Amino acid sequence: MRRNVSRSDAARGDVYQIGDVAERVGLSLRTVRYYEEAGLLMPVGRTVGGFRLYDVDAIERLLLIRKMKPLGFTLEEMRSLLVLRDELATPGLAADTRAALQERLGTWVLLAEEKLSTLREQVSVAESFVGGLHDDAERTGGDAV
Amino acid sequence: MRRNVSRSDAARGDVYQIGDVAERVGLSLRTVRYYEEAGLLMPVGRTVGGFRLYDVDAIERLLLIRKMKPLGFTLEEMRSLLVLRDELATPGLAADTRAALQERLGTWVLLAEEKLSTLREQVSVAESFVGGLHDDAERTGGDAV
DNA sequence: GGACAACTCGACCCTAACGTCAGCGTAGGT
DNA sequence: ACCTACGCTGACGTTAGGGTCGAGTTGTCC
Repeated sequence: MRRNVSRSDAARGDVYQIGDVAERVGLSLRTVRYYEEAGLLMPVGRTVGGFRLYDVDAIERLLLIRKMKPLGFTLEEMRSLLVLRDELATPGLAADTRAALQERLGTWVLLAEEKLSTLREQVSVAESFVGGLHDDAERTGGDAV
Repeated sequence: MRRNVSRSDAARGDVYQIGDVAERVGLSLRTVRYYEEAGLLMPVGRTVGGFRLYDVDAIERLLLIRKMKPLGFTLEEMRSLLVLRDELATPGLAADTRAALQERLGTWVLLAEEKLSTLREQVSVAESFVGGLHDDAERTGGDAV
């Protein structure tokens, strides 16, 4: 008699309500709603009473978003990228259209790699800071050199 | 005839005004002022007309702050840490006082290392994302598998 | 067919860490 | 005296959510 599997296991084609989704991807309800407001994802539908309903694709999408976050993309940037991905995923696309989309994707790749390298720089900056902290903490006495 | 070397080279004991400082450390004027508001640093003085004046120590301090930022410390946390550092730097400190301060510094070290490891995790998440993006970009046709 | 707990809704205000703008005063050179 | 670059305060705007509210919705148990 399961109609929507809201609080249990799930097979293909099931829908989840927001709390379920939030828990699965490790975001707050508020955040998921906010992402919707920002145009990052839409629920596949609503219950009669207005509860949001999501499918597995939405969960995938949210996990993808979570992966982008460390790179410091703004929500607006993520929206653009996701839209682009969606466009590329539409079936039956003219070859030149597809090529154009893929070119645009290429610039995103470059941007992402740039951000990745600044992230790596930040790690080394952070490492040097932590190293310095260690030194401060181990300098036992007030006596200089 | 140089009185304060504001727009040129500088030797020991010189003071700088905010634009100079900002440029040297790579922060905006607004940010430097905001850090003051947040209690992270104070100018060593002001001109008669009210211009902030900083010394080399302030510049060092700002550079240190910049190193902390990638670790995701809040300004409040940085303030605490800087205050602690200042206390440790005061000369003629009783041995037990110093020990207590150093213990507190130890917890900061732990916290910083924790943050550093989450930062490293973020790098690997980001790497996997960029990798996936590459794949998306290279999947030439719409034909599956 | 009512009670009930758990869940969700939209709406609102709050926060950190700045960006940006306006209007006006300063510093220092000529 | 005047010019130009520089700085001041104060106020509002932005991003990415967090918290809280009263009110409505679901599924379940009797």
